[in-house]
Amino acid sequence: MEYRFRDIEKKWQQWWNENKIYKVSNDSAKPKYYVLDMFPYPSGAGLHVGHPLGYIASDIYARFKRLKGFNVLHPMGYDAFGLPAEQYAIEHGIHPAVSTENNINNFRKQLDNIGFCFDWDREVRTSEPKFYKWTQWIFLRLFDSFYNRQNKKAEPISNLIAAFEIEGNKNHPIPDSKFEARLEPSLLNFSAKDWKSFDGKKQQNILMEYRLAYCGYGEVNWCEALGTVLANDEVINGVSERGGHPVVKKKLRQWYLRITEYADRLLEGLQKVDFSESMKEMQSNWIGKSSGAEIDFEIEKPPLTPPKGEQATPRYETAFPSLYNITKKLAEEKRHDPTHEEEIMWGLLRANKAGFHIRRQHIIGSYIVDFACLDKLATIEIDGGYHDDPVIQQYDKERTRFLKENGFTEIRFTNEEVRKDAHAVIVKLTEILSQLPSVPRKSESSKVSPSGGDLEGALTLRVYTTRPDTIFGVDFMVIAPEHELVEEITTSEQKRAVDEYIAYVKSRSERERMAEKKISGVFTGSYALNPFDGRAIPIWISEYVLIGYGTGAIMAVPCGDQRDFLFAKHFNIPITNIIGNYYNGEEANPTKDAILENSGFINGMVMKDAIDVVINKLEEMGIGIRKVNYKMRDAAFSRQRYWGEPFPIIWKDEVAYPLDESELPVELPHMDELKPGEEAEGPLWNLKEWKNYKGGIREVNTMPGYAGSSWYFLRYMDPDNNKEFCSRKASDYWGQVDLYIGGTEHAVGHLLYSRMWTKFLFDIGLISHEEPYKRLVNQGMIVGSSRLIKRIQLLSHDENILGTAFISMNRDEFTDIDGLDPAGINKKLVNLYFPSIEITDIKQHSFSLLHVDVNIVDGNELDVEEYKKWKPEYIDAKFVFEDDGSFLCYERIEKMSKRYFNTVNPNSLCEKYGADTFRMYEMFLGPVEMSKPWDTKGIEGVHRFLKKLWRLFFDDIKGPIWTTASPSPSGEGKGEAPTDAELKALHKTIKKIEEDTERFSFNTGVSTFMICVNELTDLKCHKKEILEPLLILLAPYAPHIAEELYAELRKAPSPSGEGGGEASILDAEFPKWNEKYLKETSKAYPVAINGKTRTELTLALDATQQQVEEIVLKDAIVTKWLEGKQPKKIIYVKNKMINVVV
RNA sequence: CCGGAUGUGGUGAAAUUGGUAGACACGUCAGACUUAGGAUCUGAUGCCGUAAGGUGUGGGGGUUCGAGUCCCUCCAUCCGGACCA
Repeated sequence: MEYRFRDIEKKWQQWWNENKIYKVSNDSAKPKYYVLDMFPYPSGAGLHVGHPLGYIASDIYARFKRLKGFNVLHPMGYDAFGLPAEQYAIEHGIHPAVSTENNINNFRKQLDNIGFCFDWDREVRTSEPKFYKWTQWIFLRLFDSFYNRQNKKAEPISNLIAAFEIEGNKNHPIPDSKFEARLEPSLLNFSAKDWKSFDGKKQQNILMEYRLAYCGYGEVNWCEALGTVLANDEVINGVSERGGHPVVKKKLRQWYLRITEYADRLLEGLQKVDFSESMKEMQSNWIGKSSGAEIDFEIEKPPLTPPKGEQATPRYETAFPSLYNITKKLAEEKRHDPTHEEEIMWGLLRANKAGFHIRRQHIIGSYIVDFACLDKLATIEIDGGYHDDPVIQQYDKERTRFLKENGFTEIRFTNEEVRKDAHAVIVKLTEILSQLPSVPRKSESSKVSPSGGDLEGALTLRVYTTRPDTIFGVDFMVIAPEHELVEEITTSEQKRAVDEYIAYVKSRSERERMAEKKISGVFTGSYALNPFDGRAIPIWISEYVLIGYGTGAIMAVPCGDQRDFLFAKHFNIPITNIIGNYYNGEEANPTKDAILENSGFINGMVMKDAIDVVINKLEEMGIGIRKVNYKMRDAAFSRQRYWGEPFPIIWKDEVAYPLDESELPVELPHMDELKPGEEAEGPLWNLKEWKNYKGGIREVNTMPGYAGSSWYFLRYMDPDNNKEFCSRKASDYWGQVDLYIGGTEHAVGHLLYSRMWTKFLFDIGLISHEEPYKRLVNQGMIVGSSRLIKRIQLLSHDENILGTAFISMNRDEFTDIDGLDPAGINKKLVNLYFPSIEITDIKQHSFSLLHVDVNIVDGNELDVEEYKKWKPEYIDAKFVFEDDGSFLCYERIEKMSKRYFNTVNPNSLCEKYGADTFRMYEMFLGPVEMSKPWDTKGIEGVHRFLKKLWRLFFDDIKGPIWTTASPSPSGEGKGEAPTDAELKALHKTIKKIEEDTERFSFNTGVSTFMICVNELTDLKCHKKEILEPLLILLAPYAPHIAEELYAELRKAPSPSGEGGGEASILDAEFPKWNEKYLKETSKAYPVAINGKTRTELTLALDATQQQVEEIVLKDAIVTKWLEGKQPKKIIYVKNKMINVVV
């Protein structure tokens, strides 16, 4: 009786299905275990051998856990919304719903072939209304929530409104998202009174700035070819991930997820999960947290002294230049000798502690005010007792008049007030200031100038740096070409050069900018002032500074940053060395360990330590703040597409209103033609009758592919619930995904989004865990091994093809340059294979390498007849064979893809060798995490193993040959009890399989089975008592054959009455290994002389050092190698080895 | 350029704590059974060498009685991020 895998596999798959053997209950006394695969996008191409790798690993693990007594959830579903189906629809006229359904059916068939233990009753499809109803529902929760930075969690937006009504937004400043729809400046800070005075639309616009799902205008990645917006992770090097189409920046109204609010928690959460280092690394790189400082440099325009002048440059801003030197001195004196009250106030005001940027002893015109808030054009005076003096009174009057004329509001407090309750003074001050209109410092600062116009504007340049310690090494500033200050700070002399440069930058596409990185830039003519030594620092414009990161401006430290260094060298900007010997003049050194030189008050400090010192100083001076920056941006959440979840939103008067929960799901209406709407809106825009709804207009864009996948793992827990997305009872029972398996390609997309959604659902109290996945395993990619053949075409002078030849790999004489005549023609080839063609008719040879279908190649040998069938156009082509008559192909490792004809379909392998062979072979290839090229050849070995296993039970002729100590089915009477050798073979296998499976080492697991079967075959062991436990071990790896043989063993009722074939091996108990069968009494020790193994000695395990030494020294081979010398030392490691040192 | 991973026979790979390198397979070679073999079985198989022996885990150096494993350094390949200040 032979191993008829096709019948067996079909039979058991059917039986498992009919008996619902994989159905999982949410109610069990067993401990739970949740094994999850990343669900597939059902593409039209179907599965190739690379896809099931992860599924097989998880299937083995799930079955293993089940045998170990866990209640295992192992579901599967489809990520069924997405772009490709829609592209396909546009190109082929097949509706996405139809092609998706077809693809799913095809996937399902392929998956079923492999014999997975999925509980299909829990299947989810993200494109089904009963699923996406809850995607929309969670979206509404996101829309209805804000991130409370005070307690670092999401809360209902109603809490925020309540806070606004009491205190305005002073405790909840607007998140500085890069995509915020710009509010009028007066709405950025508001009091309770303001809030109440705003009309409904204004209030809604403000709330939109806080919502976790929000709509705003922003630069987006627009892909013209796909007609949609893409998320950052869907754009790679300036082209779309899917299809490789160019992507440009475009301003559009978009929905976003405010994932930036979760940046810190997403980062911290990585420490609590078991992901690979590289995965964590990728995620934290994507989040890109850096900490440093934002520093305001005052800008001088035009420069009063040469940039590298010896003298410190005077600084002025709102001061009269003519009187600056005098007033500055006075102001500095006063700054160093403040009154007690001033000191108290400054302690409370500095570093933006009151929410406003305040300067002290600030010069306005020729006056020195105690404090000034330039953003609000306000001065603050703390009055002492000497105002009775008429001269001072007069001075005060003039001063008040001057300030008033120049638009300043004077705010006065008395010393007493400050002494009594300084905090109350601050509260009052804050209230007054917040009611004053904000004056954007940068663009409108010229208003500050007194009417005479002598006074320069208080321009400041705000830069972000992670290295404030290098502030004395700043030799120039660089701002992005798009920086808002460009126009203002460009001097008339530099205007032309700057305009030209900006035009040049604009002419360059994103791709060009990335592809060729040459150093370019232009000087603005203006200088910034180093706040510590007053040195003038030239301000340059260059495209190497990006507007989107930090403040779009940097302080350049050429001795410490390589890009700055190259820039300085290129434009001959002198370089200041602040790191002594660490800088060699050849390249920058970004060290933090150097001792600072040429660095004013931080001279002699180690750089690392100076960072904090400088930040503190900057904060004290009110010109800088500690700042954390993230690379991560909010995630674009709308797509101008049809095949996705509709938003449950309607627009009225440009305000977005959520639909009521009772209206969910908002079903995706059927459309036959998927044309984009006007203004790059999605196709739904064209559906007038659907679009107009309840006096408003529906949002016509749809959600992106990652919406459904951000929470699908929760739906599996409670897939049929039509009242909740997942009941609390179910999510509490199943909790985190214990093991998540999938590819690395989702490292920064899906994994971050789903982690955010989980944290959000946790925040609002709907689930009780904060991280979705406890452990993540990334399966490696299986890459294809392509076969290529070399083609030569003979072209005539008018470019016609005269003949085609294919040259086998080793027939270089027909392809080498050597074989060509001066005209470039291989005469030998023509003479031998194309005798009817005249050499003079040939203009040239055209060489190319063509992919051939790997399925018609055996190893490297092409089946030429099959090839001609496949490509009938080559029916008359000549084939130049090897000497032995074979035709050999070239080999190339590349991604498995239909276009390279290197895909191998699991179906055909299952058909040829069976699912069990296929499963075990995929595992046998190597570690799951590793990428490897597919090679079908080795599958024979695994197949042979299963046949060999089969032969332990059945003889081809005799039939069943297994025996048992109880009566066997063939009635041959009692078999023998297992021997020690057999028990040892079994128990060491149990031990190893348990360990290997637990640590995901399935490749060594498979080889362990092979060793065991080889040993049992050598021992001629056919005993049920040995074979039955072995089958249980094997069941996770090769479930069909294990189930079949297990049933065979149980066919004959045993005396104990436990027979009958109804119990599945899936519910057997995983065997336990017993130490006593593994015990050895002796061991063959390798004996090394000076570390080189020379012989082997079998010694008792309990031998002592002394006994060993005696035996070893007596040994003939050892004596020979000692050559009469005395051993210095004999090292004896029990159960390992012996080493004799001479 | 930065970060991560990986480098072991003709091939896929093993070696879990520093202790006989190459388990288990593929392939190849030889043999058995056979009309035949692309079925099955047996044996051999890192490299050099007839052999004794030498040599060998990307290269070089180090620690150790002993290194694929630990340390330093260089090189190569793959993956990810790339002007992130």
